[in-house]
Amino acid sequence: MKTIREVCEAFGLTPRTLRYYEELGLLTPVRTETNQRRYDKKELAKLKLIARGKRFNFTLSEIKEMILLFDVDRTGRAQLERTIEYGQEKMEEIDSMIEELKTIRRELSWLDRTFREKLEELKGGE
Amino acid sequence: MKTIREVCEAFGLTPRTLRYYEELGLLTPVRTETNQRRYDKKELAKLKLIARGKRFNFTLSEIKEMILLFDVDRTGRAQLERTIEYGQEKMEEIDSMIEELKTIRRELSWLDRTFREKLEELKGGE
DNA sequence: GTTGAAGTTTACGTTAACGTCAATGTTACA
DNA sequence: TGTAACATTGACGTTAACGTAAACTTCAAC
Repeated sequence: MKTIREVCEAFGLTPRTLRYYEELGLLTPVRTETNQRRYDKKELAKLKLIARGKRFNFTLSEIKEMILLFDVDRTGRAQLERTIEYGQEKMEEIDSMIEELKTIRRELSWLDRTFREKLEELKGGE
Repeated sequence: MKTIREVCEAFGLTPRTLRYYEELGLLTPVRTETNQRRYDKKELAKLKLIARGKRFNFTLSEIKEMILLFDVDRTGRAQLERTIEYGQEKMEEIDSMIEELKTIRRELSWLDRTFREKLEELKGGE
């Protein structure tokens, strides 16, 4: 059970940020008898998910949905079916993101080649 | 040479957005004698770049850098070398984004499988 | 037992990327 | 030639994701 500052240092965040995530319902740390936050393994796992999501500039509300996905408390069948369906959507989104990134990558490669050729021309005419 | 409204309809943007992009130096439409904006092919090409960048939540200032990359007015050798170098960085960034997305994709697949198995268990016990 | 670091809530400030008037000038067409 | 649709700049409003300051309580260590 880590304190807020320990978690902050581990993840490179500020206390304000952790409290904000809690305010949005992304984190649910327990409280000590004197009202201080304590973070268990599950909260730390959520923070890893948040970090990954942020690297792709997902919004916090999108990340919240994904956290609910990873939240294993859902046992009911309807819930489970909804979860699978939602995961399906997310996978399709990610697939198309990958495709588009590959396209950008190809375009950049092309630019790179033409620029290098141009540079060779300049060098040749020296 | 398209008017601001024509461009807006073509790209699904508002006039305010185009003026904002211009304010940031992303676009440089010419003006008619009566001070109205006119957009040529080059501006439209920039807008396509902006659209693609936005799909990946690049910031407008990042997109601006990329637009400078695609801006072919750079003839000097030093400029060219710098451009190639910058392109290299961008390609590496994109490569690692692709890798991370693939990782997420694998994790989601795994979740999908376990959820489906769980669902089958529930169905079996009916 | 005091004191400095760390914790709490409340609340206002900030930046990016526009939205939304307002006041005014311009174009197109019946 | 008038008038509705479209253009211009200026300025204030908005949302997300925190930063920052204030006023207060709690903890750790000497």
